[in-house]
Amino acid sequence: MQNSEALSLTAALLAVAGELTQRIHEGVEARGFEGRPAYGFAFTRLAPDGATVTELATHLGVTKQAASQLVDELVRKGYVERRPHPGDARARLIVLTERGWACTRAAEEAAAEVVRGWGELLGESEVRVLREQLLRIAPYGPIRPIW
Amino acid sequence: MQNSEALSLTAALLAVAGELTQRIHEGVEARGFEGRPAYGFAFTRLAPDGATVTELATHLGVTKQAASQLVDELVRKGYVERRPHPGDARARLIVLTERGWACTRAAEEAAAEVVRGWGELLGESEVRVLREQLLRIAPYGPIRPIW
DNA sequence: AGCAGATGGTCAAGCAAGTTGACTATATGG
DNA sequence: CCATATAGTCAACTTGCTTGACCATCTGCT
Repeated sequence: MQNSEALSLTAALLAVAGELTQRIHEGVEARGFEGRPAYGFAFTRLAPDGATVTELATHLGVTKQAASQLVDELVRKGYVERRPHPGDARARLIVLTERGWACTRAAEEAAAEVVRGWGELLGESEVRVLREQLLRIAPYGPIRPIW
Repeated sequence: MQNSEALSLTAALLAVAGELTQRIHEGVEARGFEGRPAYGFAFTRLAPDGATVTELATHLGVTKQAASQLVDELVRKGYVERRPHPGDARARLIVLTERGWACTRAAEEAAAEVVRGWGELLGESEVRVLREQLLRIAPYGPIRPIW
């Protein structure tokens, strides 16, 4: 692969990720939720059993102060709650409220809608391959393509 | 594909794009250039024959004011020049300097280095497939995965 | 030719979302 | 039981982008 192709691969990655993010955001708003895309990525970390602010910060690739501010917003909008952490009195466990779960489902639906479009373009199985390739490259990296 | 898989595909896309961007940035700095990742994406638009501020803004997905500020930076650091636009006295043609070209080549090398690593992971041909799939999904979208 | 509206670019002010730094409260290991 | 590390928050600041206002030039229409 030529060097210039590697750079265009980067551009394509960013363009696709940006478009997907944008359209999920629109889909979530269309379903009656407000917020910015970062919410969705926070939810994926909080989803199963909650997480601490510090864990969330690591997941998002930001400082814990920034994560804490994000949690403030999420609390204000009723998507999450700060609960005492069982077994560590310093920490708090951030958990999704019912509304938070509903918003998460909305984001999943919106994402699935966009990805279905890709299926029509590339073929269902190709999209699956795409997903697996990406997961192999960056299994659990922080989510932060900001430049 | 289940809804939750679609969301994890998004996360994987962002993680991969973020890692790639980050590592290109490091590679460029290691080769003796300073700047932020946005430079590289500006360069890809300026590379062949230059572009106007407005064209650059479209490419990057920002306002023309923001693009203009970026050009200010690039001029200050010696990567580009503002030249009069042939055939439109309002516009200016932003073109790469020799140093700008050198920085572009450095970014390409750094990108190629990372992508080579992917080749070892997935196989050379799979990476090529990945690139083509992404290009089919978002042929020429603005580069802006910001959330 | 000449005028109206569109377009390229810049200046200035404001804002959103992050950072660094300092601090308190609790946990943990020697 | 003390020293040090860690969870979380408050406050001040930085950065990069936005919105709004403006001038210069281009374009199409009469």
